[in-house]
Amino acid sequence: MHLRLRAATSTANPFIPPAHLIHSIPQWFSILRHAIAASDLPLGKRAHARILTSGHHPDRFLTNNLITMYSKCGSLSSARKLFDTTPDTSRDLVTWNAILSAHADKARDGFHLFRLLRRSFVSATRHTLAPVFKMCLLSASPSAAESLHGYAVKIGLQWDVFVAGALVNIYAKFGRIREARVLFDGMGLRDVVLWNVMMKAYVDTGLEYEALLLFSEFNRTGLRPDDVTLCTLARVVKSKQNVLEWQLKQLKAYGTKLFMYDDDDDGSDVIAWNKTLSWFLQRGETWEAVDCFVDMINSRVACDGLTFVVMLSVVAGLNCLELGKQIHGIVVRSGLDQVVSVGNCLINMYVKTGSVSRARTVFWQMNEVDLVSWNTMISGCALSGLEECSVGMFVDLLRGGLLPDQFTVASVLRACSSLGGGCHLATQIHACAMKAGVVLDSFVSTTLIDVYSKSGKMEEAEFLFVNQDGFDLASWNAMMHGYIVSGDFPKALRLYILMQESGERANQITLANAAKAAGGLVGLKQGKQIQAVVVKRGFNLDLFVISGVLDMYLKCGEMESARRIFNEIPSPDDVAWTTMISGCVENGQEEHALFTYHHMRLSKVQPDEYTFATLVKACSLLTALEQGRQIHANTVKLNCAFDPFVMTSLVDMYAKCGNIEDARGLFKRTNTSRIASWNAMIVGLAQHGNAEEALQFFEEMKSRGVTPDRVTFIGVLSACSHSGLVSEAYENFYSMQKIYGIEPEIEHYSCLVDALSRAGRIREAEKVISSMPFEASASMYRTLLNACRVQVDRETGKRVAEKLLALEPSDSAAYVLLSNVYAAANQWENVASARNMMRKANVKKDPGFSWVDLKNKVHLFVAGDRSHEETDVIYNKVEYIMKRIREEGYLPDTDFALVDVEEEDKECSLYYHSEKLAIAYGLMKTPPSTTLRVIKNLRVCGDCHNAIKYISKVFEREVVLRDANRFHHFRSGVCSCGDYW
DNA sequence: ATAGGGTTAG
Repeated sequence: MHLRLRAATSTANPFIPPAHLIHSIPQWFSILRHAIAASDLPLGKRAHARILTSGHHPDRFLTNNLITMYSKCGSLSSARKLFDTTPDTSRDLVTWNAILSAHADKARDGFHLFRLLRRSFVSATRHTLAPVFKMCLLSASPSAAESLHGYAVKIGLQWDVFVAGALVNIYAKFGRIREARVLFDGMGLRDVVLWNVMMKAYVDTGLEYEALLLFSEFNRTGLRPDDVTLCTLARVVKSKQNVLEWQLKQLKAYGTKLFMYDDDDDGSDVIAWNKTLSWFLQRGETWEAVDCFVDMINSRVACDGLTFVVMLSVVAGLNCLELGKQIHGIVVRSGLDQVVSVGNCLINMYVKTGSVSRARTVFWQMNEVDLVSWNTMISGCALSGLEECSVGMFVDLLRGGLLPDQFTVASVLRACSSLGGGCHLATQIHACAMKAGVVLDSFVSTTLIDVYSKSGKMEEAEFLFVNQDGFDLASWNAMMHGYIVSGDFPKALRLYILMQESGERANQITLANAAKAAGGLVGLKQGKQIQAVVVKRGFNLDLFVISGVLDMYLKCGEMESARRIFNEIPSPDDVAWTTMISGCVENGQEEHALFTYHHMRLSKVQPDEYTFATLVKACSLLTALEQGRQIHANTVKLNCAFDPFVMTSLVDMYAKCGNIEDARGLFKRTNTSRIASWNAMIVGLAQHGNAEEALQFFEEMKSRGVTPDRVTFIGVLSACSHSGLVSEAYENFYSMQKIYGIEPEIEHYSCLVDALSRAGRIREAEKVISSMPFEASASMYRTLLNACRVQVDRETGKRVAEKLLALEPSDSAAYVLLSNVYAAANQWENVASARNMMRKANVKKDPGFSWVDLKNKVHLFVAGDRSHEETDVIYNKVEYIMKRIREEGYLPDTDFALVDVEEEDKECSLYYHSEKLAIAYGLMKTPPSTTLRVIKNLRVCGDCHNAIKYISKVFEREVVLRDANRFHHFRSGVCSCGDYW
C-alpha cells in the first residue's frame, strides 16, 4: 500500500485524475485553468495530449482554452500552430483575443494577425485592441496608430474610455500632444486614468505648466486623485520647472502625500534606507530591521510613509507593543499619521500586538479611512476574541454604503466561526458575499466550509467544496476537519487519500487531520503510513502534528510506540503532555497518568483545563480521593476550576470516591443545563447505592427541561438495580424508548438483567437475555451466576457457567463463581472439579486485593499477606478486632472460604482476607471517628461485608468500601447497600 | 497595509 501510494505521488499528473474519471469538458477546462494559473507548460501539454486521446473532440471552447494556455505558458509557436489549424469559421472573438494577446510583444506577426481579423466577420472589443495598442507602442509606428484610430472609429469604439485613453497615450508618446488633447477634449466621460494619461503626457513632454492647469480642471470635476496622479504631480514639484508659485501653493494640500510618491531615483537616502529595511523584513530578519531603523533615526534621515509601513509590519511580526508605541510617536511627529496606508499599518500593528483598544482609537481618529482600514479592524476584532465587535463593524461598514471585498467577508466569517452557535449569521454573510461577488474567492469559500461544517451543515459545506474553482489546500483541510468534527472519519481519510493520489502535497495541517481520522477509525495501518509521511517531510518536530500522531497511537492502544514517540519530543507542550496523560487513562494506566503529570509539573509546563479534566478522571477511576483533592486544589490555583468539563469530572470524581456531599456541593455550582453534570451526579449516586436520591435528581433534571440521554438511563437503571427497585427499572427501561426514543443498548439491558438477578428473579433475567437483539455479554452471565450462588440454584448456575465459559474460556471469575455455587451447596467434590477445570484451562484466579490510602501512601494487601513492614502488629490487630466483634454477635460465614479444609482453618483464612487487613491497618493508623476508605479490586466477600458492619458499630467508625461493583457505606452496623449487592 | 484550514477532555 505504501509503495503504491509513493509511486502514485511521483508519477501522477498534478490536477489530472485518471482519464476514465474525466467525464466532461468543464473538467478539462478546470485543468487547463490550473496550468494557466501555475504557468505549468508540461501540465498543459499533458492535458492536451490526453484530450486528443480521450476521444473528446476539442470544440471551440476547449480550443480557445488550449490557445490561451499555450500563450500564457510561454509556448507561442504551439499557440500559433493550433490557431492556424483552426478553420476561420471556428474562430470566435475569444480565439482572436487569445492569439492577439499572445503576440503583444511580436509586432510584425501581430499586425499581420490584426489585418486578418479586420477581414473576418468577428467584431473586436476593447480587449481585442489592447495588445494591438501595445504593438503600436513597441513598433513606434505612427502610421499604425493612425490606422488603428481609424478602425476604432469604424467599429464605434472611439469614445470608449479605455480605447481613447490608449490612443491619447500613444499620440503623446509619439510627441503629437495636439492630437492627444483633441481626442481628450472630445471625450464626454473621463475617468481618473484618462486624466492621468493626459497629465502625464504634458509632464513627459516638458509642459509642466499645462499639466498643472489640467490638474486644476481635474480638481473641479470632484474626482479624487489616485496614486498615479500624485506620482505625476510629485515629478512636477520635484522639477519646479515651468511652474508658477500659486500652482505650487495649490499643491501644498497634498504635501505629505506627494512626498511619498516622490519616486526620483537619484539614490536619495530615504529610498536606500527603505530598501534595506524591506530587505530585512522579507528575509524575516526583524531585529536587524529594528537596528537599521535606529541607525536611520540617528543619521537624521527623514522617514517617509514607506519607512513606517515597513517598520510597523516588522513590529507587528515581532509582537512588541512597546516598540510599536514608540514608532507611533515618531509617526505622529513626522505628520505622516494621516496618510491612509500608514494609519492602516498602525491599526494592524496594534491589532497584532494585542491592543485592539489602541487600534480602535487610531481608526476613529483617522480623517480618511479606506476599505483596508475597515478590513484590518474587522479581522483584528475577530482574532482578538471580540467577535460581536467584528460583526458590529461589518454592519457599520454596510450601513455606510461601502461594498465589502473578499478580505472583509473572510474576516467577518472568521468571527462567526469562533462565535459558534449555529450558522444563522454565516448564512446572512454568505448572501452578502454572493452580492459582492466574492464567494468563489478561496479564502471566503474556505471559511464558509469551516463555519457550515462546524455547525453540522455538511451538505452546504460539501456543495461549496465541490463547486470550488480548482484545488486549494486550505479548503481541503477545512473539509477534512469538517468530516472529523461530524464524526465521519472514513470520509475524512478518503479525502486525504484522494489528495495523495492526485499528487497534491499535504502540509502539517493535512497530516494532523489525517492522523486524527486514522485514530478515530482505530486504523493503525493507515496511521503508520501517515506517520511515515510526517517523518519523511520532517514534520515530527511540529507539536501540532506530533500530538496528533501520538493520539492516533494511543487511540489504537499502542502504548509502547506512543511512549517512544512522546519521549522523542524535545520539549513537549501542554497539549502533548495532556495527550500522553489522557492516553494512559484511556488504556487503563491511571497510575502512570498521575506519574506523567508529576513529570509535567517538574518540566515547568503549565497544565490546562484539558489536563485537569483528564487527571480528575484518572483519580475517579482509581478512587483516589486524596489525589483527587490535590488535583482539585491545583485546578483552583491555576484558574481552571470553573471550566465546565473540569467541574463535571470533579463532581464525578467526588461521587465515585464516595464523597457525595462534596459532589453535591460542586454540582450546585456547575451549569445545570448541561446533561453531563446531571449524568455525573446520577451515575455517582447510583453507584453509591443512593437510588432514591439518584431518582430524585432524575426527576428534578426532567422538570428543569434537560432531556436525558443514554448515559442518564444507564445511571437511572443501575440505581434501580442496586436498590432492588425492579418495577422502577422496568418502568424506566420502557419510558426510555417510548418517551425519549432512545434505543436500549447492551449496557441498559445489562442493568435490567442485574436488577432481576439481584432480586432473585433468575427465570425472568434469563428471558430478558434471550429476548435481546444482541449477544449477551460475559458480565451479564456473571451477574446471573452470582444470583444462582445466592439462590443456591445449582442447575441454572451450571448452565450459565457453561455459557460464560464459552464466551470467555479463560475467565477466572467464571470458575470461581461456579465453585462458589457448589461451595454454597456444600458439594466440595464439584468445587474441586471446577478448580481442576480451571487448572486445565490454565486459568488463575485473579488475586483479590484491597488498599487504603493513608497520608499519601497507598497500602496494598492481598489475602494472608505478610509482606507489610508492620505485619505482626496488623495480624494482632485483626485477632483483636475479630474477638471484639464476636462478642457482639458476629459469626464467621465459612461459605465464603473457598478452600476445602476443616471449619476452623476456614475461619482463620477468612480472618486474613485483604479487606480485613486493610481495615485493621486503617483503624490502627487513623484517629478515632475518622472515616475509613478502603478499595477492593473484586467484589467484597459476604463474610467480610458482615464483619465490617460489626466493626463500624463496635469501633464507631464509618467505613466506605468500594468494590468492583459499587460502594458500601457502613455506619453503626448497617450498610448502605442494605445487604443487597 | 488587510483574509482561510490544525493537537488534548466530561
